[in-house]
Amino acid sequence: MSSSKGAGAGSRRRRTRCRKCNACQRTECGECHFCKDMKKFGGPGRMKQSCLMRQCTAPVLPHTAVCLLCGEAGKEDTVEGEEEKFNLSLMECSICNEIVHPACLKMGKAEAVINNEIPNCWECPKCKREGKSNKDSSGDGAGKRRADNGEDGVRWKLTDELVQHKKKLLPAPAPSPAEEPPASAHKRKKEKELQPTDTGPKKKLKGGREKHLKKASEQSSDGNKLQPLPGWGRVGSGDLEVKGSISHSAIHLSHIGPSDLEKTKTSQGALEPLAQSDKSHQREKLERFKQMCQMLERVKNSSSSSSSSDSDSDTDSRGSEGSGGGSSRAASPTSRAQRLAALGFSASEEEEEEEEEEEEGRNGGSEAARNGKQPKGPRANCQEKENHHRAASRGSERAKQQAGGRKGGRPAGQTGLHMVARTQFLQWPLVPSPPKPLLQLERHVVRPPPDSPEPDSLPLDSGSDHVMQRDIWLAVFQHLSYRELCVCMRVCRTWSRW
DNA sequence: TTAAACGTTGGT
DNA sequence: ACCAACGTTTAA
Repeated sequence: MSSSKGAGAGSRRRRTRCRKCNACQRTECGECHFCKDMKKFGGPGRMKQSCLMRQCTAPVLPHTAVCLLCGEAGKEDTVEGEEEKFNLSLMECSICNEIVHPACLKMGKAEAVINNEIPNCWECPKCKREGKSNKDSSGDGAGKRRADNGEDGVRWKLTDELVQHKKKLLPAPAPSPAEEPPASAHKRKKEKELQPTDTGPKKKLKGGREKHLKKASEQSSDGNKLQPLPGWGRVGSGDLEVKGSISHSAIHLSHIGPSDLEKTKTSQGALEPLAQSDKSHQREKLERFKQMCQMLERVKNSSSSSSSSDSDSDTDSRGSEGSGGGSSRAASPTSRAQRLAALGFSASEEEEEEEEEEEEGRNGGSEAARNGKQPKGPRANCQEKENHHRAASRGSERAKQQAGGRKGGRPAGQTGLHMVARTQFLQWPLVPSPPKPLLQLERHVVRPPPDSPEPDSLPLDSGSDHVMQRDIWLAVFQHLSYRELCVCMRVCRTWSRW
């Protein structure tokens, strides 16, 4: 905190343990580097770091934190409703570090990105507006909070508070469209940032160097504001919705788990060799076919139903990537997103290319499909989460454990193709609400039809005839909902064409 | 780049 | 006041 660092730095408040996550409730292992350093474990106590097993997964703002604008603390407890809570809670901008009540920001049309991994953390509308992006986005680099970390053996498990989502700020709460002074008049000084004493050389042992030489690394990066950080979502203003920068218009409401980050890392999207996916492809198709069959069943039973509600019915599930705790993933992502949408926020996600990844969002069943392009098993990656946070020290520890560490991985992903802005669902407000219709239409890629004759006119491998011919299928399709049709389209090219 | 060190903050 | 530990700086 050398005071300089942009405004934010000055009064930057550090975060503290949430005390609720698994990590926080755990006891020191007594074996990790940091534990060994502790005096209680016979160490010198110089590192002053928390046990690796106890690194909080959702550090919170200290109770002393207050809104920069109104000077008051978070008041989310005083109201009901997600929106209210949001507006009255304190949000810390990861860019400028300002902590404010969203409601205190008078920005008519605000655009902000809410970090779902860290409570009360976002990229404030102001920064977004000014085009700022995360300083550390590129390297998680130095400094900045951490958000999780190796939970003991099970590092990276997304626990309780981690599953959140980002939302989109719609017509902001504040009436006045006129934002506030760009550069922001607010200075945050109130705090003690001007303590004379602090700057002095204080090192006890080493040569007392001043610490005024900031790291330049910070705040340089950006450039492309496309991908802030993994785990972040974009928020657009009401009418604008998704930020234009996103190269892909495909917006899914799917929940992207921790594993997806890994995916970003490895998958070079289209470049991926198809080879290995051969088999999985088959399986994939099978799955789809099954889905299709189920749907047909349903259609028969109730030709009218619109299916929107059953989207997650197909629990084929095994919520595989679910965290061990199980507490993490709760309601269907879709509905959450919908809720947010209702509030004026929206969840969005940018996908990498992919033609066949449409309605995945809704369930685990799609996992199979995903696997096709994902080299690692779903669980294998369960652990990633983002770590843009954390200071170098801890980060390193982890990095080590994660073979290769994401440090190398992430940048690659970012440059190569836009990374998946992970969209997790906001858990913050936590107020359940009824599901609503999908926000966005899904996109489907329709490939050009082959020249070959109608498949149904050809004999089956078995030599027998088709049970249903094209027209019959078409008749069936007519009773399907859009969603269901999408699934059908993925069953095989022929159906898709039909 | 990673690990260690440490000032300082935050909770008790 | 004390202790834990966050975030940053510095050394290796």
